[in-house]
Amino acid sequence: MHRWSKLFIPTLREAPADAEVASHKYLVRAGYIRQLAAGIYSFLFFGHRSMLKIANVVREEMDTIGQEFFLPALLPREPWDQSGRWTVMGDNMFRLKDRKGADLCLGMTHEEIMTTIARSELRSYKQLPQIWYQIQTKFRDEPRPKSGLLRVRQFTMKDSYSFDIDKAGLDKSFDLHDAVYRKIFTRCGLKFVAVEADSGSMGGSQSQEFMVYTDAGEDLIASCPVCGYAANLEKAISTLEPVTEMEATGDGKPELVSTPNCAAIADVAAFFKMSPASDIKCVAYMALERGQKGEPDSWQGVAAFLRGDHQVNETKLLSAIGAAELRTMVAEELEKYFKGPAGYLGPVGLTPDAKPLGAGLTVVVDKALEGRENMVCGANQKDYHQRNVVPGRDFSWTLAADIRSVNEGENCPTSSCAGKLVVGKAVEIGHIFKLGYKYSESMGARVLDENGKEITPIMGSYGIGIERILTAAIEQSNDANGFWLPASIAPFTVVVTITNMTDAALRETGEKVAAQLDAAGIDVLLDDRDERAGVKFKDADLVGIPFRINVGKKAAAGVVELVTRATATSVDVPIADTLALVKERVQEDYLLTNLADAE
RNA sequence: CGGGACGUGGCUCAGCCUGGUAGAGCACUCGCUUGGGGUGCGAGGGGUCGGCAGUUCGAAUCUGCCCGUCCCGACCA
Repeated sequence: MHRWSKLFIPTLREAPADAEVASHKYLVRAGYIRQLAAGIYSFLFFGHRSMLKIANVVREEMDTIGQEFFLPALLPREPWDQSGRWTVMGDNMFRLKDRKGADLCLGMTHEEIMTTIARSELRSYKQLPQIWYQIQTKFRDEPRPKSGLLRVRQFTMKDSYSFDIDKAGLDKSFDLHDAVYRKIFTRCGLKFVAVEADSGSMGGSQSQEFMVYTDAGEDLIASCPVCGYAANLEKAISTLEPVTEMEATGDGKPELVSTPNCAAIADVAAFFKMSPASDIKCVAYMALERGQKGEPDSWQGVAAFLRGDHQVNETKLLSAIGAAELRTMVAEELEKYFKGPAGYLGPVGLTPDAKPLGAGLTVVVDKALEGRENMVCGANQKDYHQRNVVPGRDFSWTLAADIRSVNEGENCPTSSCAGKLVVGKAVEIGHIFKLGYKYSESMGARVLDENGKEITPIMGSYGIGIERILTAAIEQSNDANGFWLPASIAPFTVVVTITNMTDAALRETGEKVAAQLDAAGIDVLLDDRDERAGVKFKDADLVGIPFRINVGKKAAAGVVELVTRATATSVDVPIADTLALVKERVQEDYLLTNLADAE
């Protein structure tokens, strides 16, 4: 049994000046973590205990579908060269050299390593499917670590990898993970949602993120309160209201109009007395194309055209053209590609490349421009616009794609659903996706199928951020005094607070109550510090323990108090009944989180 | 990487503008006191003022460079 008086639990009255979000402040104040450097934290007793509990929940559930491995964090360069990611990972990868000068890196993810094992060990379809996972430290040299444990450079991740014979097998592995993840997050007491996601630089097809709504989050997700549609803004779509087209003027052909000082869309709309929805706006980028097989990287011009009232979603644009990075064009580049200045860029007269990222200009139009008529756009000439512009008739493009971000209030994309989308901030706690053949193919993993033919296993990759479960749990359950965790992941389930250590009878009762809980397997912490009651109460409220038993004045009458942190409610309970009641409450706590999360 | 802020005992901060003894609260140690929501009183210990260089008789304070941390943006399985 743990005694507070013997432990190192450095609680703080004040939050460090660096802390911004609630979870960061409370993790430090409650003595869970201490910062060592930007994005690098030490876990103290409470923090580590909570992390172990989370990892154990994850492990218990993962063991129902897969096998746990333990892989190196210090990795040689070769597998990364084989997958091509030694260069793709760029500055996000921590790199070092050994004494012989050989390149090494710290593992930021383990597709390559798992695939290396699969390649050298798996020979037959009879050995598939396999699901291998690890719960280990990952390293990423984040350009901007922030928000305490939310975005860090060293963190703990459960990641698993599936190897299947075919797509149907992959679907099954994916679904198994989906189901297990829901159990894990539910057991951790999180109110999560599963959303469609962009698969990013990992490649692959289907991709789903598990998110917890919180303002501390860095992702935006769009969801429909009516039908339950939910997607990361990088992926979300919507159904647009029909637009009332403007009447054509003159002969209906594009007409040059002098529009002095109308560089902003609002000015153009006012000038033509039209809605910004009838304007075509241009966002001009330079896109980075990664060189294949040793070729150098190159920057190519890209023009994105959208409705005037829409915004570019750069993630969508990147995946539409297959580029690695985007930056906006500078004035000289605008002159080179458009012969016109910012504010007056337009699609008419451009010669789009046949394929994305060619030597000329890649022209991408947003889907919302297709089928439109009589629009207004820049004339690639200062102080001039054109009207009567019809996409497809008056200009062409390299490709049309969905490259815009949906807005709150737009119609849900689900047919027959009348809901309006809402957009909220969230933190990503898990991500599952179908990798496909990217790693097994490039790294040469092959097995023989039942006909003796060589086939390439299809892979899936599935991650859970252990620290993020802790942060998300704190973000969703805190008040002015501290936070509370569900018993499943709290460092202790119950703290027994002896309110006055000078009273020998109270000490004895407290010891007895705690010992009784301890013997029954309840994770109990006995607060036997020689402190005033107020100090102990404040600490207990701060540190995330879901239940507290006060051993105080009523103890002489054989009664203690059971306080539930989440609700700040207290009940008197005969000492003999405490164990049974605590068990009951823990069970309720579990059921409560279960019910709350039925998604 | 672009923009901004900050760096003074363990923590939160004042002092800097206008150069001359390094301060407060919390925390810590000792004594007394108190004992159901961070008890009160007294006495103590603890800081090369992020680093380096410069200006000056003299730098926490002025100047330059560097380092670190945080915030916004970019970036991000």
